[in-house]
Amino acid sequence: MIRVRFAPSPTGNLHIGGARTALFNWLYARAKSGKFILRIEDTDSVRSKQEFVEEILNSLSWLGFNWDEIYYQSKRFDIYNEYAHKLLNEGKAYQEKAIGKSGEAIIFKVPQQKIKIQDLIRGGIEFDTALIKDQVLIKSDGTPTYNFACVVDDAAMQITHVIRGDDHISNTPKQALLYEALGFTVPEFAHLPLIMGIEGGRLSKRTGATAISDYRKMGYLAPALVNYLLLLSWAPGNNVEVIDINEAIKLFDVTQVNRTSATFDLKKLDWISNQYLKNADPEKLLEELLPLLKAKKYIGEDGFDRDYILKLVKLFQARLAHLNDFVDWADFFFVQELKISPEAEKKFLAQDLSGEFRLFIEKLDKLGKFDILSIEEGFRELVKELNIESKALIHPIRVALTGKTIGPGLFEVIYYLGKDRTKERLSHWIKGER
RNA sequence: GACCCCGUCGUCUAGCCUGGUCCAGGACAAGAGCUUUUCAAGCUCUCGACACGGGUUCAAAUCCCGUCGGGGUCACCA
Repeated sequence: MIRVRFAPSPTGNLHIGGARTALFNWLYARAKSGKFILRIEDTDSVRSKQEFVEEILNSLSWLGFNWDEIYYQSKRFDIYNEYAHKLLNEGKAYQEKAIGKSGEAIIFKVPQQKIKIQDLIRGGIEFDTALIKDQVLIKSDGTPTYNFACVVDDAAMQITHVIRGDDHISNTPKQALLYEALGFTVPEFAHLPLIMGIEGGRLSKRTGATAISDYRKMGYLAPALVNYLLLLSWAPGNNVEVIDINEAIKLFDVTQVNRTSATFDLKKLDWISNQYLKNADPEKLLEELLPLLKAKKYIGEDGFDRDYILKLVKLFQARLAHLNDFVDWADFFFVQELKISPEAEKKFLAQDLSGEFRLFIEKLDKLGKFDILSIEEGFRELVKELNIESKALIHPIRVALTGKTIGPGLFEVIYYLGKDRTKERLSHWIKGER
């Protein structure tokens, strides 16, 4: 049985890099019908915070990476001590008192030898352990160091494949030595390339948001984010890019992961996000959107017209890159006081269109039916009578109704805005009626 | 600095293991155009890469060596 683990340290939020590591572990477990284990590495009591544990767990759940088992290293200090003393008794480790520290640390005598690590992604990697100094196993305060706790736990939890970031390659020989010293079998290793920021170097806060919760707040759908992460250092093949997670599970194999580090590209994430949004079930989108609309006070806690909003969602759906885009772009359907962008007003409403607007209102009043098609017919008639280009009137009307120069087709906008609100907003620009 | 990893369009990648079908394919971005209504949707087109040098071979993006470049690690942090 394949057993993999994701082992975050709760000293910060779950970030993009960690999420990608979690994803590949989770995928591999699901692909091989194995177990995905979560291990919270909270041995550093000063830097570890309960709020981060919760944040990490929430983010993983949101992304859909369900775990089969969970462990906390802070509850396993006895086990680490037991093994450290075993090495001490066998003469493979020694105790030492550091200057300025009270207790004694237990330190591993690193054997000098050449050691070869087999990596599922990179092949064999050789190290000369003569270059590695003796490693602290248990610190003077009685807590274990990362490399030691990691080895003891991976063995105890029967981890078969250690899939982790590239930055752990140099930890691997140290850990391999510990496996040997403790008489444990060495697991398989797969080191994932790191995700880089646009300016090179590790992805950091300077290059943009790194916390998964931030992406959630920005209005990305979890499956879209996961899909994008999947494409960083791995490709499903056959030029497929937008892929269902269940399909990915069937195709995924760690050994096919790239060796080259990938740069995080927000533009591509946005494109993927749009692909998911436009194909999403409008009902489900509506459910995600309602809380955002309520937060903006665009609708009340209840008593809103659900079907109406659903139609608006469908109107904008194909254009959205984030859930929030709907809130920003469809605002004119919800507010009383229309906010008109100064640039838009300057561009399309600088000249007096009182006559045109008045005539258009008359057309709307004379319409037999107030539906999208009839509105367009009425408009086309007017334009013909006035002998002007459609766009000479379409753009000013759009700005007067929506406050924006961009948006869905004008006749749909008018239809969903309704006759009364359309007339009211147009009247605002008719001299003598303000 | 030492050690380790990596090097195909600006970015993500296919191809590399099993040399020829690759004057290198796809996607994002960018640019141009179409959609007698915008674009932030759709369609069409364009631009654009095997880091460099040597070697092996009839033949190299693919194999070997070197150089250069990028990254990572060198804690009683994880």
